[in-house]
Amino acid sequence: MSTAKTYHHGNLKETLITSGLDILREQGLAGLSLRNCAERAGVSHTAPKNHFGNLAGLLTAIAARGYQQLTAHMQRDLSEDASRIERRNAAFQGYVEFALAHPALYELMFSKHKTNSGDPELLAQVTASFVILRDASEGLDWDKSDKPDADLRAQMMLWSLVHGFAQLSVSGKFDKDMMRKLDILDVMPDFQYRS
Amino acid sequence: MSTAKTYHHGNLKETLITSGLDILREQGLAGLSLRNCAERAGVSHTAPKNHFGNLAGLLTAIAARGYQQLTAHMQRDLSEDASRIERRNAAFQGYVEFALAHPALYELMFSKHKTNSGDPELLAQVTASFVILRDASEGLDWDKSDKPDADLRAQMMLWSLVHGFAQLSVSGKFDKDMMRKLDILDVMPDFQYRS
DNA sequence: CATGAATGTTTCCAGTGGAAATATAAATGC
DNA sequence: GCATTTATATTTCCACTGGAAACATTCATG
Repeated sequence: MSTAKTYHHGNLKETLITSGLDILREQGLAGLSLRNCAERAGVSHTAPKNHFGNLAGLLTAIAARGYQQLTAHMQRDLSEDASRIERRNAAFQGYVEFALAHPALYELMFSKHKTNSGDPELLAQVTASFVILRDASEGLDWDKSDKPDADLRAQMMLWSLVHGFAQLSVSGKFDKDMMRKLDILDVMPDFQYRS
Repeated sequence: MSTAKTYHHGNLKETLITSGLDILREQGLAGLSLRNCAERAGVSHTAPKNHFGNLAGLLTAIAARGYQQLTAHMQRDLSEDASRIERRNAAFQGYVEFALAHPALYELMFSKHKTNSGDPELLAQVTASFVILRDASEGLDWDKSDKPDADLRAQMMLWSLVHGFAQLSVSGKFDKDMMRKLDILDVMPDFQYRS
């Protein structure tokens, strides 16, 4: 691999993904076009076809990378022996912070039609992110009812809660009063752990 | 107003909005283009400019109509003397049902960049929808902590919960087990009312 | 070293939103 | 009642988009 200008790029697949992430940061989702991304990587606009098939394929790879980063961000600064509460706080806060810090990428990750939502690599990264949330909320005594499937319901509710909070924050639907309280740990009820 | 083909349409503004809603239903958000919408209304692709300025203006009007319908749907089948629990159930369930029944419209309504999010008419309809949710959750004894701004926090959390649930359902992020439990009232904890 | 596979380029096409100039109809003023 | 202004819609043009197809170059493998 060299940086000299050769006919074959040498690392195009990876370069296209990072170019895409850069464009999302600088120009938002609307600015992320095939041609824009290819130009930034220094190739013609049809070169990505070899690696990703089409635009949706490229966006899928970028979104998958986004989930990878989200997973990492939810685990940031956690030592091996972090407590359950520390892990839970890091995961919840990390999720919301990530959405606010990378709104365009977040929008792409949760857009239904821009990506190939059935792509195995994407699905794997989505699952990895969700597993962090699920593990962090395990054992939370948040519902005292005796409905069945308590664990499954708890997972759905907590993911919904965190995701909805992030989504409404990023999309600006919260009103002015609400925007002053964007720390999810501050807004969330004091869920305690069982046992 | 006549249905005969005249140079002046006579009811173009309204027709464009309903055409847009039809296209969203039939072809999804990706199919909703200025030209597509104009053709369906029987005018040239630049005609909408007089009424909505540009594409974003048209999409803004369509989204506002969407919030209007959402508000109505959250209040469906409610008699004057409906109980708080009935109103809450109708609002929560109506919100999720609406998202699942009109996924493309819902996507447009909560997309940050496709609409003019500062538009007064849009903001008014967004607020109207939120007020339904807020009223329906008023008095819910959902958090026993003594943190300040309990009402504001409760509103944010419940909207987050319902919106996140709808969003994750529509976008297909819930896994197979979760997709079998898409009734939010069944998944939600048994929040009780105070007093 | 030759041949096939992988990787990029060039060229073309249909589609998009929008600007600008123009055409038509409606509304208003005298 | 007629002329002028205003509102509404069309036509034409442009830059941009994703993708198909044919071609060029390099790599990898026998």
